[in-house]
Amino acid sequence: MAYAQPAHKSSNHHDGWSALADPTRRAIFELIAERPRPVGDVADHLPVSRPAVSQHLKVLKDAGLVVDRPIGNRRIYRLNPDGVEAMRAYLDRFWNQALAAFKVAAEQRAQEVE
Amino acid sequence: MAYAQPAHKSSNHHDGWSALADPTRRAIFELIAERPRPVGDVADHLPVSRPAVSQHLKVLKDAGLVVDRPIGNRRIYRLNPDGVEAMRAYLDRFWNQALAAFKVAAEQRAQEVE
DNA sequence: CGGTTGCGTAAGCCTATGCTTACCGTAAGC
DNA sequence: GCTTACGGTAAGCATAGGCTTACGCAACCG
Repeated sequence: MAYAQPAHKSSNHHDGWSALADPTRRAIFELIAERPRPVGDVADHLPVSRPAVSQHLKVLKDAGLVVDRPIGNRRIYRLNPDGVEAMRAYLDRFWNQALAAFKVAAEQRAQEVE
Repeated sequence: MAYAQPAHKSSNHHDGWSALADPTRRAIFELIAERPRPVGDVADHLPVSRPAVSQHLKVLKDAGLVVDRPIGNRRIYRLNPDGVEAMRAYLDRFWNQALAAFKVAAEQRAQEVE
């Protein structure tokens, strides 16, 4: 084999992690967290074009981090607590493991000193 | 202006979010969470080459998510609780905001029904 | 109703990045 | 001291992905 990508089943790369990996997208995420906003309002606060914001919002939505609701002419985006909670739970789990491992390591060091 | 990237100050893109965005890197993260491991051991559990693992570990280390310690011939990598905690704290904050906004939205809907 | 406003989508460019193979130190083992 | 094991780094390639402009459509406004 000369070359290999990690064998993605199709093209689904769109979890919360890659969604928040991009700085612009994280800025959008934070703006929306501040208060629910229509697309144009978000774009006004950022140095990128409005279509770029639309594209980012699609990614955030696919990742389950935001939801939108049409209000007349506009779409209001707001955070989706469930999506945020899912990532929080993941980190929580590994944080506990990290702490446990850390404690073990500390004890081993203590024994080395004896 | 014909084209513009988001104006990164230099090339520092390496926060915990982009570190965990890659599926292979997340797998490495989880293997190390399970228990501290040398590089080769991690590579044995993944469908990518050892140098690829080395590169991923460098990213995770730069992001502050893992630390390493040389033991004789090998380097043992383990999770860094501080790095995980930082991301956890970030999500926590927005989770609270999301919940608050959600509550407000629910109340507004309730009023609409009246 | 014609004009305006708000937003999603398409096409296309350029950079970032994940992978591979090749190579080079350094520590262990005989 | 050689040989082997471990792992970091370099070079190079192919795809992913973030941005822009152009466009289309629906809702609102006079």
